[in-house]
Amino acid sequence: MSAQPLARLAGLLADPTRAAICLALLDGRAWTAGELAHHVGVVASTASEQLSRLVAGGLLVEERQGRHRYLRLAGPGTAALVEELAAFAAAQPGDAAATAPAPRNLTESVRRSAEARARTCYDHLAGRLGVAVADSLLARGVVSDDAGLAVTRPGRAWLAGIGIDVDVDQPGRGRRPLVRSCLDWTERRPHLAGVLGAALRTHAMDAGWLLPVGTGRALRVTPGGADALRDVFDISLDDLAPAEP
Amino acid sequence: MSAQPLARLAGLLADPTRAAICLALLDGRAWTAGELAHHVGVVASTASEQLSRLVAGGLLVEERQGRHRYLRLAGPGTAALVEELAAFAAAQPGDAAATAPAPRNLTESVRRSAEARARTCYDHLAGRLGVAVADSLLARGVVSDDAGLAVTRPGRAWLAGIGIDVDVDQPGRGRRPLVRSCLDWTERRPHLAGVLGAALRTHAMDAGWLLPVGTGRALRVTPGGADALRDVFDISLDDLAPAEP
DNA sequence: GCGATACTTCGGCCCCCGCCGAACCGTAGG
DNA sequence: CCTACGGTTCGGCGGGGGCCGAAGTATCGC
Repeated sequence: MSAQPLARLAGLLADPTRAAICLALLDGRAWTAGELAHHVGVVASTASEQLSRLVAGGLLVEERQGRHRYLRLAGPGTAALVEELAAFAAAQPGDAAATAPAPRNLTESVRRSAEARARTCYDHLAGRLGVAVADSLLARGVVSDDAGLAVTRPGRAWLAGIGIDVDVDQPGRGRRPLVRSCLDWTERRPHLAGVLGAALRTHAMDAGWLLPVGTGRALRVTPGGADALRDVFDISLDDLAPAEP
Repeated sequence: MSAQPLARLAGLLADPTRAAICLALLDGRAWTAGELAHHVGVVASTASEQLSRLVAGGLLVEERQGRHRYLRLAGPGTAALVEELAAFAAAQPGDAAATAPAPRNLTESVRRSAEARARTCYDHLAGRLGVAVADSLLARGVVSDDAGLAVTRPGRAWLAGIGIDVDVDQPGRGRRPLVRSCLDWTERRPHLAGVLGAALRTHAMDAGWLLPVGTGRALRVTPGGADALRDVFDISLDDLAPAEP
């Protein structure tokens, strides 16, 4: 019935270079064409072509400033799609023989990396910190998991108390979900996305709890942030250390 | 980081033939290799190869019986992924110039087709009937849309009253969501999927309210079904007529 | 202006992939 | 058995797509 559009969309992500570009852009920021080319390991001309394809296909949007071409994902919906596909692909054993012989477990170096500890995932928090925040909100009943995630009524008040307003009245249907589960790659457990996830990250960054590390997606917890995370979410920094094998 | 698996997964759906196969299997049934070959318009040998790829990639599972090879989607999660991608692709204008000059509106013939009226979508109801059921359950508070869909407490009792049990206690985390929104292709509005969606369809079919039409995904409302839909969901058959243009 | 920088366009290479037809293999059914 | 039928394997064909390097265009800084 509509196989053509499906194949066209899937085709955009079917190439390792383009896939890597989309994954890099999952950090929610705008990258220049050159940065992306270097990041995914192709020459500038190649990246230019692929980026044009992705823009034409509607997955990316571009913004030209002077001699720079900034690219970012077209929106939260696009990010959600890429996230979901990537999580599904990572969860799939796939052709067990064809995939790398790496066991289900992540390598030690990955598990101990800064990104595994705390990172952004498009516009929300991920890594062990993201999962810990999700657990905390579930544990204190701010978010319920009664058949799909939802913000509870007392939860809304609690969030308002710490300075996060999630106004439920937004432009009509088809809007972005208030809270959404997003499977964490490194933890293989869900963290929070959606409007609430974005608000939490924004709040944490604005309050100086977290700082970006270098140019990647990794985040660093500030001293003040450590106190705040403990007081507000009951998360200790020890929780962010990788579990022993 | 994990571009390779993503590209591999997307690559499975990046071919029109394979995409059409997956869309056909969205009806939730098992098809034989020959049926699929004929349906998507390729010769048997071609289909055989593509089917093997899809099975190796984990999207499809096969079951051999005698000289037949039955194929179906690997599970609800796979169906959800295909649905989501297809809906996203259909919603995307994409390269407006490259896609067919067809306007945003569906053609009259599609809108008036049996499939647009009522059909199955993997294991739940779709089309105008599916959307009407979703609207009905939302209107009477059986399902709430307070930031993600959820079955309400009174809603659970109401469902039990009409003979649908949605037991919330199931094997651990990562289970299938109780109720999930699935964007309807023809209506471009959400209908209900997840455990509840499947239970609704099963109930409607078991009770003889709906019958499959031919070999496709289309459904026909029986006379008794029309009464039941009116009494239970307050849906009249007129609601299933295509809206005037 | 003039050179550096960021990006794009073009040509060409190569490989991969989807398709088919023909031959082959197993099962079902007389 | 022997035929019919569903499915698979294989060879070969054609097209498309990703990659690069080189040349070209636009912008910035001096």
